[in-house]
Formats: sequence, structure tokens, C-alpha cells
Amino acid sequence: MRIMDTANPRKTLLKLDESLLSHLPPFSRLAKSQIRVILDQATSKRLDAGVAVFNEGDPADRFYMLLDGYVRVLRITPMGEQVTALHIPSGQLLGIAQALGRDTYPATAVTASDSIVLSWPMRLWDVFVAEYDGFATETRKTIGNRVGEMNTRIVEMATQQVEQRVANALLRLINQTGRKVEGGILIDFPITRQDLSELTATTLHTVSRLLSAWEKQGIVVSKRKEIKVLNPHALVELSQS
DNA sequence: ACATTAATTATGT
DNA sequence: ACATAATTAATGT
Repeated sequence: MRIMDTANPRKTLLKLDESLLSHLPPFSRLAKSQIRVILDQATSKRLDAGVAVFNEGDPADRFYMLLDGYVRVLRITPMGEQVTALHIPSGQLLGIAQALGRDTYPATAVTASDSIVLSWPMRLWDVFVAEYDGFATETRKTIGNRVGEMNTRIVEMATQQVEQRVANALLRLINQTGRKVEGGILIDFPITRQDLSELTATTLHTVSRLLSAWEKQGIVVSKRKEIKVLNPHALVELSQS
């Protein structure tokens, strides 16, 4: 029987079941007993939306597995503006500075929705890599994917116009974090026009105009902090005109 | 082709 | 009632 740490609700222990990790790529090749010892070393936390998981430049003392929710990775420009580098959906690792050969976090991670994260002290990273089959190769894959995405976004910024950039950003969002609903695909976490503008290096006003225009054309519908894509194909066309 | 500024309206606690 | 989000128009680069 598990005693909850009621004195410290921020760090409340959930009942951690092996099935939480067993289907996730970095751990999928492991036996139940192995996952058990991994879980026993983990700290779990519930985080509200908009809370920093870690900050750019902080000593990278822990790494994280996002169990539920979404996290966006931010960088601050020299002039103090936020730029969103990418979104991370649940089931992925984050704060994996060690894999990049760093001892500080290269960016800030903020929860985009209510989230649940597991974390381990960074000193366990090398142990995981050495002892757990598939852990290293899977994390390499996700790193590769993220670098790839950031690259294509940089190319977009340099070559495409605003309308095509936000169209592309929306398409990526529905691909990575979209949930099928009645008549379209819904972005699965609260997203403002400000957020979208930070993803596409434009202003919230321009995003607002574009979304309004697209809504009239029946391509999207949006409420406050909510965007649903009705016609992805139309966005694809917009993104390559 | 876009940003900026500003005024106005809507929406959630 | 208050703060935050979104829209809209006018003006600037």
C-alpha cells in the first residue's frame, strides 16, 4: 500500500504502473522488471499549463519523460522575444541535454497544457544508455527528428511568406498533436494567436487576420484558445503557392 | 507584403 | 469587475 506525500502536493506520487512506459519507444524493448526499477527511480509531477519544466541555461540536472500533455520548447531572442522552436507531444523525452553533450539546457520548456512528467537525475542517463536495449537508438531518432523539423522551419522562415508559414505550422500541429473530431482535426492543447505567431515569426494580428479569412473560406474554425482544421488539403495548397 | 499602433469587442474567472 | 484574448481599421516601412 502506497502512502501519498500529502505534505508536498506539487510532488505528489502517483501510482506508477509499468504499462505507463512499456509502450513508449525508448522503453518498449524492456522487460517488466526493468521498467519497474526505472519507475522506482523516477519522480512524477503534475504541472499546470504554462509552467516551466526547465529553463534555458539552467544546469541540466534531470531529464524528463512527458507522460501526458504537451510541452513547447522556447528560445528567447537577444531582444527578448519568444520564439517557439517546436512542440513535444506526450510519450517523448525532453531535457535530454546529456545526449547532446551539454551540461546546461539549450532551451526553455514550458507546458502547453496540463501535463504529467516523469524525471530522473541526469547521472542515470549513461546507465540507461548502457543497460537498456533500444534506449539509445530511440533517443537518437527523436533527436534527429527534432533537428530535422527545426531545420525545415528555418528554411521556411527564409523562403516562404507569412501565409504559407502559418499554413505549414498548422499542418504540423495537426499532424503531431491533432485529434480527430467531428468534421475536422482539433489541436489538442490551448493555443492562442500569439502562440501561433511565435511559431511562425510573425505578429498575432497577422495570424488573426489569416485565421479569420480561412474561417470564412471554411478551412478552419476557431474559438479562443482553440483551432480546428476542417480542410487540411486547402492548407497544403496554400503552403505551396 | 508585411509590421505597428491603437481602439474596440469578446470571453473567461 | 477584471484580466486576457481576439478583431478590425488605420498608418508605417
